[in-house]
Amino acid sequence: MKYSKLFGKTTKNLSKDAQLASHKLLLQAGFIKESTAGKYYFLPLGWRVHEKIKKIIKQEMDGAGGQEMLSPTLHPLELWAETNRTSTTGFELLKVKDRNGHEFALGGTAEEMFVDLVRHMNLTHKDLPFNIYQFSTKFRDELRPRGGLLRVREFVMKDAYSFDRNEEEFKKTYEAMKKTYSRIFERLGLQTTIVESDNGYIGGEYCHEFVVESEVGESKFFVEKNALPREALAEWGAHEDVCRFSRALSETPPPASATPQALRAGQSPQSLKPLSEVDALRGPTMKDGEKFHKIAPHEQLKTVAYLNEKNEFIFACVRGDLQINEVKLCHQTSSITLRPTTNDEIIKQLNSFPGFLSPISQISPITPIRVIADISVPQMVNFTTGANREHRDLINANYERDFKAEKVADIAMVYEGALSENGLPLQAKRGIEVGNIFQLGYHYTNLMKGAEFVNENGMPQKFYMGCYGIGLGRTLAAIVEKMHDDKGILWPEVVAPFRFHLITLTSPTSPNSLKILDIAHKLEQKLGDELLWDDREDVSAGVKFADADLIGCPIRLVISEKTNGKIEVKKRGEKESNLVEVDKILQEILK
RNA sequence: CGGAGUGUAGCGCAGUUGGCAGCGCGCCGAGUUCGGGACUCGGAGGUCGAGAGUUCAAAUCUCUCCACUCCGACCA
Repeated sequence: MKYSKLFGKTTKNLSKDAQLASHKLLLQAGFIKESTAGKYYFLPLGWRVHEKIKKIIKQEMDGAGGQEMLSPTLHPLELWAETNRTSTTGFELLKVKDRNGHEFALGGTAEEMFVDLVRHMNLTHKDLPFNIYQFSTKFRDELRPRGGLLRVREFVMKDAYSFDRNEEEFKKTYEAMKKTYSRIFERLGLQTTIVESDNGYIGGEYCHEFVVESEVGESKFFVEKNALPREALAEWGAHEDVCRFSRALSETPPPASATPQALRAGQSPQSLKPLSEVDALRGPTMKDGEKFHKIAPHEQLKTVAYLNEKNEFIFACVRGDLQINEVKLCHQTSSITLRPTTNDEIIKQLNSFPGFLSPISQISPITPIRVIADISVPQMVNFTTGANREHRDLINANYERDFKAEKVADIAMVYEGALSENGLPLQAKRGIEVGNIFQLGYHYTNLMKGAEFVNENGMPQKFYMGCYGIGLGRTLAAIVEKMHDDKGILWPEVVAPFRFHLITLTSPTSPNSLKILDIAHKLEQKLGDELLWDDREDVSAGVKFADADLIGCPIRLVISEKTNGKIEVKKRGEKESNLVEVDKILQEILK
């Protein structure tokens, strides 16, 4: 490919909107061009990389027994209604109507489509297990696209769907996909952490994200400091919204005999003091309570009232030094959305008072309240809480004796330095989520009628499912984010737009000009599709070198008056170059 | 969707008592240069985001709409 003919050139003029390295470099080097917010053209250079990434994913997916296919982009809305995902918050479906007024969703993910396909294929146990996948454009009506290719409204995703006979069989599939993903990212030159994560609107019981650690990433996750690797192929981590952690008081622990745990373990009834109500002329915050009662944060109970989409009131209780994780709370209460109640609702509907909420005294019997207690709560002894009246508190409250929750569960927010369940300190990290694998189980096959195969006994049996996604554009951006320097991109060989970047330096008036061009043509012939030849005659050498660094092909070749019939070879990212005979290069390369 | 902000040439911007549409970079042409983003001369390029209003006169004042950016909640 001659650079002079290449559609999409490098530019010195960069929009100030591009902040991230990957965004800047991809725009500047002519890989992508923005259309409107969150929608990008892939220019020839960018598309070459995109397709090379695709090729690697395909090779690995096929190697793991996957079969590529393609589903329609317009999904009949009835299918999404079948799984109740037309109303789910999370992402807004983009909808279109055809001339008959029939509504379709522009696919943002394709579980329903694949289940619908499979249930109409009349399958038996002999056909299972199988894994089918596609590369297709996905639409997400993101409220706020950002970061160049990192978060867009339209992108190509590889999405795979596995169908197994049962859970045991699925577990093997899941592990195989986990390994396949690790291998894919490894081949792409990306080191990933496998992070236990929240499944959001997808459904299912567990899932893992593949995260490339990066400051600019939007995924927040936790890892154990100094942990031994749990996976052969990658580090282990947990997303903030699913990360479990010990509730032991880590900072300046009191003597063992006096810790709440020790007291609870002893269960000596004497240690539990009688509950009593006291005046509390204090403000509404936890801090106010600490000051007024002269107690530590962890000696208070924090109660936050929420309202879910079914208009159920939920009291979330945690130890005073902890925060509530609303995603965890959603899961524990089977809510789709939660919002904190307003002061007005607390007073009028809950018959309580802001800042003095409590799960203990019986409030208005008209309003049923679901109380969820964090696992930290039963460990607390003789704690202080509000009394559901202004300026009244309860002291020496104890779980079980004074109140019981509908459920004791993990609903607290993990924090940097908290101890993992293995007793190791947790460290917060950020990363770019490039891939995701989900256990779906019977989630979709329960919701969609007839998602069954005929088992060995001739009886219908539901499919056990999983799904697996990789965002290609985001992966591409992650590569650039990890592999660049101040001059430009450093593409790994396997995904570089071209393996070789040839620069010819000569002027038409030079006596050696023809000879130089002759060598260049020879290289062009042999290297064919993997050579980008900067053949421009009207720009200075400096411009060509700068552009070569910016575009970032792994191997730079220079032929000039100075190379004297040979070729200068330099690897991107290295300083030293070698003069090599033309034939020797061709031999080595063609090997 | 909540909060903040911006729309003038491809990009970055200037443009106030309302009175000829500007600068820098980039782009095109000619010439001089020619191994790390050269120089000279010449040139092209605008529905001033859109619509309506006020006015003799609107990039500038008023209203409505649209687009985009940043901060928050969500995802590959």
